[in-house]
Amino acid sequence: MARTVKITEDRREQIMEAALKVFAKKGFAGASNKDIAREAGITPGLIYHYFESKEALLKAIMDDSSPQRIIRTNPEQILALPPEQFLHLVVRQMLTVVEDAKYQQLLRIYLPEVIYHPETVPIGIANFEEGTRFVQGYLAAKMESGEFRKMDPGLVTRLVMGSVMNIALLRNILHDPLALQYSQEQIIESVVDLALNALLPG
Amino acid sequence: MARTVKITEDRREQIMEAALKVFAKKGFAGASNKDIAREAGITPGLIYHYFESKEALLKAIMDDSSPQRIIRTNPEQILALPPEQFLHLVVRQMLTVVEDAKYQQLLRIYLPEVIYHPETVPIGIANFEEGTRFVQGYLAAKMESGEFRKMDPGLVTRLVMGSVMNIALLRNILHDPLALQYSQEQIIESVVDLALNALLPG
Amino acid sequence: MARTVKITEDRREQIMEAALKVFAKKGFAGASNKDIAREAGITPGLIYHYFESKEALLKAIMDDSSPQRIIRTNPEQILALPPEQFLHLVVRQMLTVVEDAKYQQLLRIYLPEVIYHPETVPIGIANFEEGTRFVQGYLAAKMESGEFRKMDPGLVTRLVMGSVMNIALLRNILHDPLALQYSQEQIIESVVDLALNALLPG
Amino acid sequence: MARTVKITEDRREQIMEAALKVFAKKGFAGASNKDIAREAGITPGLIYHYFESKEALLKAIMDDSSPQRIIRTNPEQILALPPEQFLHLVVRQMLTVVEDAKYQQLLRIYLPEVIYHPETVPIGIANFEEGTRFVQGYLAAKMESGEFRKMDPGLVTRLVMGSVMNIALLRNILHDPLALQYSQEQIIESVVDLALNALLPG
DNA sequence: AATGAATGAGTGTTCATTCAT
DNA sequence: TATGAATGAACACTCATTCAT
Repeated sequence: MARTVKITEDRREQIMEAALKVFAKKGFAGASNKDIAREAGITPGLIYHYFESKEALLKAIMDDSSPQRIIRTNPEQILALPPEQFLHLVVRQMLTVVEDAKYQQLLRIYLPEVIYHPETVPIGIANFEEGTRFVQGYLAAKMESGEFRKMDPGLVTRLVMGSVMNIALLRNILHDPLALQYSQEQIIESVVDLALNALLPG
Repeated sequence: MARTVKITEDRREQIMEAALKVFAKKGFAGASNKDIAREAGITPGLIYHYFESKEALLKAIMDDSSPQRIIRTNPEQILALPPEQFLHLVVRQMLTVVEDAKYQQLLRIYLPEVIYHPETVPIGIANFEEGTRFVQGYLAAKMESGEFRKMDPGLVTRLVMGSVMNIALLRNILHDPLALQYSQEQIIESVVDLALNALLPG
Repeated sequence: MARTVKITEDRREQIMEAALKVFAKKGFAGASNKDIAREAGITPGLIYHYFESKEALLKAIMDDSSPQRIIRTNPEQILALPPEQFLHLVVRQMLTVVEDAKYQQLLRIYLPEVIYHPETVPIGIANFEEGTRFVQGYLAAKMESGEFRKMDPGLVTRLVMGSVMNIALLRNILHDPLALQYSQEQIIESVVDLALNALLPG
Repeated sequence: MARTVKITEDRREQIMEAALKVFAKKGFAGASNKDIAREAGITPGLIYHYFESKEALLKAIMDDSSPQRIIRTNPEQILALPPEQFLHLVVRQMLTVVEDAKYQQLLRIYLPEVIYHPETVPIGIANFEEGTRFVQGYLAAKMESGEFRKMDPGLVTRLVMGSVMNIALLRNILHDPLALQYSQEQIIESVVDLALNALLPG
């Protein structure tokens, strides 16, 4: 019994992995069930043994790899770190997640989908709701305490995190060679350096 | 005779405009020639008198609306402006262009295209090659002269402009309500404020 | 222009005729678009140039050959005929229509459709609403005047017409050899004979 | 061992009953093995342990419920009854059988099948071969003896029984509301009344 | 220049049937 | 005996493209 379940689960995951790959390469509409089946080493019909439709397959993939599962929430004690360490940690984590192959695949599927069917897709993946709130909370507290200059914390958070997100897009989606010449470490250093100087008073 | 050419040109442009609209709404794959023809008020067959294929039509649209034609190059004298005015001007111009309806339409077509067929598409639109070089030149000069802290001008430029680009994405593609609550002016102010404090020494 | 319209109309009708034939032979569900196209000498895709869907094609056929168009309504003066002539005329007409090849084809399509999708199909064809009402009116009047025995005219009408309908079913659908051995004339004679004796008083 | 056989028989019948139900509702082509299996509380594969194919299952159902098994043959002594009682009895029995749920289910399967595959299907069910012969014998005898007018007994039998059959069709297949407003008893009364008057001399 | 009828290759999906377990 | 994973052939339908007019 356990074995059967195991096999079944394997097949499902195998199909989802294949679909993730093909969707990321050709897009949801551009990927045919034949493509997915070929990638998974099965027959197109079998997909319907495990998923109700192509759309359901996409949904399953998105649900399965929702941002919560990718982005580990930060433990509370991080909030106690001094600005420089906090920013280092957060920016590094963000860049790492965002440049991870899996996340990139999801983003390639997610972005066109969100463009053409904004209503059907959860916003989650791309705007890091949770992560954004977390950082925003830290910045707000530091502004309150006077350690940071007083500005609109929501906007500042989006601008700082956005610069990281955007350089990741330049590198991984547009393959911009100029953006690719920097190491992750260089990027992190620069972002933190800029952010600190921008936010510290005086 | 001149009239014929004129009409022909009109038809071509008329089809391209219709296609731009439909592609932006449904995506390239999702848009049928029938859709385009209906939007243009013609019959599907006629498209093939002016374009070799649906792909050629897409290509023509992209070539026609390459970034050079959208982004007005900055006159040399801007380079003489002091940092605050320079940044204000450049950020305002960038945000204005990037949030313009026409640019948004192109971006909706361009982004998925670049994701799935990176080789066939000119990078132009999204990374603002020219604009980036322009700003980067200004920052490099100011760093050289000691007015700005010494950092990697290429990376800094991409981070600053990227934060603007990203917030535009949040607003116009993801329709993030939190990002939409700010006015363009607020965003410009914040970006300039952050950039100045980040770059000025001391 | 007239020619184009003519051709278009021809194609539509040609497809409808082919579909009628194939539907009658294999049933709606059993008939594939390929079958219909082959019968019509065209490509399956072309069907969709003229009809929105297979169902729409069926609908068009049914609307086109609705009973009103097959059964000519009886002019008022028939009501003035004496019983024997009236019955002869009505029964002959009914049997003629019902055993007509075209009607049989429609019935073959209609019957299974009505069995499995009773809600979607107009009752028209099979119960002769209009014809039934006509006959029922005549019988009711004769019963009223005392020329016929007083009975429930609705029920009697359905029983008399039903015996004709049923023998047509036996002959044309079940190909019952015993029912097939009689000529239409014999059937008409017997039905009229029976009906007259059944209805006349004394 | 006996138990195994018993169980096997049960399973077979269980599948046949489920199939009967599903076929009657959706038609043979419209019913999938999955539907049947679900109705029977088994898995689709199991059907093939008991039947060679879906068609074989249909055949088995039809053979199993041939009219002989449904219609109880009339004992000889009925033939001795006087006309009125004989007709009452026979018409009541026919209407009862024909409006029975089980018979209706079979008819729903049988009718389309006979329409599209007349060669593969036994005629039995619908024309009541045996019952028809029985009644025909009675009528012939009464005509011979002079109690009934001399007519073609085969044709008369089919017309009388056909009127019953047809009104049952109107009621149960077409759901004709006008035909449904009469009770079985009213129908029987009218049929017998009409038949007697039609057949009795003078 | 313009039409729209026509095609053929392709799509997602269904399902009777097989078979290893 | 029973399962349900797996297949392959079919299905209705779409659409970019061609071409006679």
